[in-house]
Amino acid sequence: MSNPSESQHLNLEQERAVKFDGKHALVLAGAGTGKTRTIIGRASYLIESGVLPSKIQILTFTKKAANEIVERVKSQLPESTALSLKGSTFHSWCNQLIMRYPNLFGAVAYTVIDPDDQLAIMKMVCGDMQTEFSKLRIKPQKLIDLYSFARNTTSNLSDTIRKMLFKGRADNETDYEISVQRPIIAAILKAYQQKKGVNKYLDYDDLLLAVSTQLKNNSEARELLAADLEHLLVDEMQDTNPLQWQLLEPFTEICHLYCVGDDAQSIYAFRGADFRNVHTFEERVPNSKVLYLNQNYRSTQQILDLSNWLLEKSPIAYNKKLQSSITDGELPIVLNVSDQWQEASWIADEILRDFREDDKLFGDHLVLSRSQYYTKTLQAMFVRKKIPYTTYGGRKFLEAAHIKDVVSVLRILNNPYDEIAWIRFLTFWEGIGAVRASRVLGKIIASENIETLGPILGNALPGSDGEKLGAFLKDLESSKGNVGKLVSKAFEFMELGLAFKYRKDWQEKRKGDFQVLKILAKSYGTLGEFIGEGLLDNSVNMNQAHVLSGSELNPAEQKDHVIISTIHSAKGLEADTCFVMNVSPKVFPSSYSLDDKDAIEEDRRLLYVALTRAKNRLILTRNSSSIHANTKGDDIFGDAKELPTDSYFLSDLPEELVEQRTFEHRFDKPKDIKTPNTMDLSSGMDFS
DNA sequence: CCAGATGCTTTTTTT
DNA sequence: AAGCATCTGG
Repeated sequence: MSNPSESQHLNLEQERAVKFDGKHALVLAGAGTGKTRTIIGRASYLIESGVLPSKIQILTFTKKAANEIVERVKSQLPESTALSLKGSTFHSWCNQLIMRYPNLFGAVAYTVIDPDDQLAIMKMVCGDMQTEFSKLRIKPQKLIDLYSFARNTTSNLSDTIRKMLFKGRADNETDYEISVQRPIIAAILKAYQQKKGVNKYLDYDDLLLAVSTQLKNNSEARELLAADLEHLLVDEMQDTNPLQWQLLEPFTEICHLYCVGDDAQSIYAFRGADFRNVHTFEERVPNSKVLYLNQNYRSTQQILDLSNWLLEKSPIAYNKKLQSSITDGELPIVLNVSDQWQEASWIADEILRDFREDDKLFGDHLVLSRSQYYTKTLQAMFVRKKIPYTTYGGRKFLEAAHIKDVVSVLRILNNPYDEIAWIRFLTFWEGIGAVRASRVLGKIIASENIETLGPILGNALPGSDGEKLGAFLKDLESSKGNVGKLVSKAFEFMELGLAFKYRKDWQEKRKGDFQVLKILAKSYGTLGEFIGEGLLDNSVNMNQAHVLSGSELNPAEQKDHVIISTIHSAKGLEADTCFVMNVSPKVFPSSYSLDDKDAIEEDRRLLYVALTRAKNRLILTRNSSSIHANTKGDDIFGDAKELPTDSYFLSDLPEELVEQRTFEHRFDKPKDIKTPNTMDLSSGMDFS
């Protein structure tokens, strides 16, 4: 994939797609057919044909994908030709537009909030509205999900409640329940929305909504952006949801829309995406054309045979049968294990064997799992066997508790109305709890003047602590222009408190993160950019941060390592050898999905994405005692222990498609290793 | 009113 | 294993 002369390697289909000269296009491309290569080729081609790189915007779902595409375009064009080419996620792009045109979008000095913050706010609201909230048997997190799903699908609350809380049922009883719950939920969501407004918060959905609403209703906004843009290149089109479509649609009038996608790889329905949107592209976009890529260059035919079989079993017609250019491969392996420790030790040994005897790198291996949680045993095993690895997905660096403590100070400086940040900062200190913090907060918000904070805090807090905090904040004001210095000062002031609060693992793990935070902060020009963009840049997670700290945050310099990833985070990845963990009953499809046909098909596509990551070797593990297999499903089927025969994707797998193996050696869980949590990973890794 | 301890429930996927 | 509600001692 990282072939430097890749522009010379386009096949006829790809070349046709790259040199498309109509108004709008959708490139429907199967897994491994060169989707990324095509979008890269398209950007290069446009620039070579004289389009200004600054007038091309590439949109992807992850920062990682955006960076990769932009870097590869730059590397195949003469030096500095494509410097101003832009690639970002939908969210980060909207955030940049809002920052650039604050008046147009009506958002000045706002703070972008992450899911943790959303939950915290929702909890406050539910606390304020105890009478209403207690009538519902819904948790605050579920209310957040409901709110977000409704907005992402641009549908009304009743429909969303029916879909999410009543599994789409439409009977009298359900109708009645919804008519009772809807007004209560609406009142809480309204209060939540209002609180966001008062605190000048924008959540992830707000970013898209703010921009798309203006584009839709305001011709001035359209003209402004039309002057900036000629070509919009959209990756992973099948994962766009109605809200994102609302954002894209106005651009069909003001510039060229070029989308690539694969209906068989649509795995974001839980976020409102509908793979059918690629089927109706030509109807929705006048003056458009659909192009197809069918030749797979990634995997052996044996791997594709299994993938094709899985897809053919679906009631949905994807009209896709991937054909490989590599025919002499090995059969995929299905390894049967009876617990997670067997599974983990087998995978670890296999990787070590490849490394020692087969001359392969750790980086030739990709381990995929449905959930982040499930990989913990494997991570423990890797630490024990000294296999270097990185995880994709999982807790992000800026979402770790100790980082958030320090960042809360910067957030206060950035937006003095930021209630969550204030509460976090105040309760950080010994002797200040939630109750006192919210009382002080009321006075702070009312004062509006950071100069008087000292006395306010002093009056409200015991001892002289309040005055100290006030003086500290006042002092920070003077360094507001220097983000790196802000981090240093804040850390210095809070270090003792941090060391105490996290005394269990301070020295070993957390302390070092602040060096990384400083480097990260310095890479953003202004405080506002760091607060907003830093959060939206998900490319750095907890585990990678330690590796990156030595190399000034340049992922390209990372040493050889295995990649452990959720399947969702693995789209676009590929590796010589690919392990797909826990392909077990009640996992594929998930027991959560069993009574929902659409969800089952989404799970099928998820497995399909996993299978098609492998180039040469594919190993599926099947764990007969996976957590889900034992604990889930009973409540769905009542007392029945039997699952429907078609409830497991591999249940009627033709013998000739795979090689079945069973774990031979007894393996007991070693007593001396513990399953690490997500942040317990850096020790034992040897990247030197 | 705060902080720490105890016992209970619950685990997908992501910007 | 982590988050939650609840309890207890300061």
